[in-house]
Amino acid sequence: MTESPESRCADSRAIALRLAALSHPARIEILKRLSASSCCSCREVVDHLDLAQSTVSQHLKILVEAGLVRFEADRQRSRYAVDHNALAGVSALLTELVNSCCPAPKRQD
Amino acid sequence: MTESPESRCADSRAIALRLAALSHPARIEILKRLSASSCCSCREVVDHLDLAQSTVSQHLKILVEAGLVRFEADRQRSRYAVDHNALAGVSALLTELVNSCCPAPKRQD
DNA sequence: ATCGTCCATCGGCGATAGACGATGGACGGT
DNA sequence: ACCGTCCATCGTCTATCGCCGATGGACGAT
Repeated sequence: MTESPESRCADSRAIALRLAALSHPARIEILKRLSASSCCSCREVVDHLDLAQSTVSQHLKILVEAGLVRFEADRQRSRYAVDHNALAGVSALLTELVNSCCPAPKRQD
Repeated sequence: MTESPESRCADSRAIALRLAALSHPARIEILKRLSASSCCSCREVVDHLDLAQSTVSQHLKILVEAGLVRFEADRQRSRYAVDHNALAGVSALLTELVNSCCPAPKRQD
């Protein structure tokens, strides 16, 4: 056990934060769109999403701040791209959580 | 491709809903606690969480409604237990999403 | 019958999320 | 120089979240 009582709390907060970034349909859709064309401008996403430009921009910002999407300013055209590693990392974190919950291979009867 | 345009939207909503249930530190902690002792009363969680009983009860309800925790009323003592399958299912969904985002082994130039 | 415990639910409150339109800056084209 | 496009940010509005205390129902014990 490398987990102290407080670090478990911190862990929970950390994973909760990342999952929160993913817990919105629009953001999931955005991720799919981004990955579909490897790199997207905001406009591209807006066209596809049926949301106002400002709203999409905000969602993108949230994804960037969560570290799931990388942003690169290309002149006036913004370029957003999925950070595959980070995304995989979140998935791994969740898997880890699930495993820590599921196995419990300690007999107790 | 077995995905229609609308079903993709529905997919996003479905996974977002489940992830939302997981995107709160307290609920993560609750899951850990539940799995630690295989089955918990509300009281047990309250003692451990440093939150009001009503608050914990609400979080438990959210987890139950998300299908991640099963509820069984045992007399006056409530019994909550992690639904390992459901939890694994969410993890699988996320993994699937990540994979659908990452690989993209289609050359396009 | 009465009390104590456990718990779900209600009502209220402050904070936050999510949506939008408007604004203004940066840039390309004419 | 003047538009048109793209985009981030701001301000605003509403709905929802997260928390709490209070309430009341169900049950066990005395």
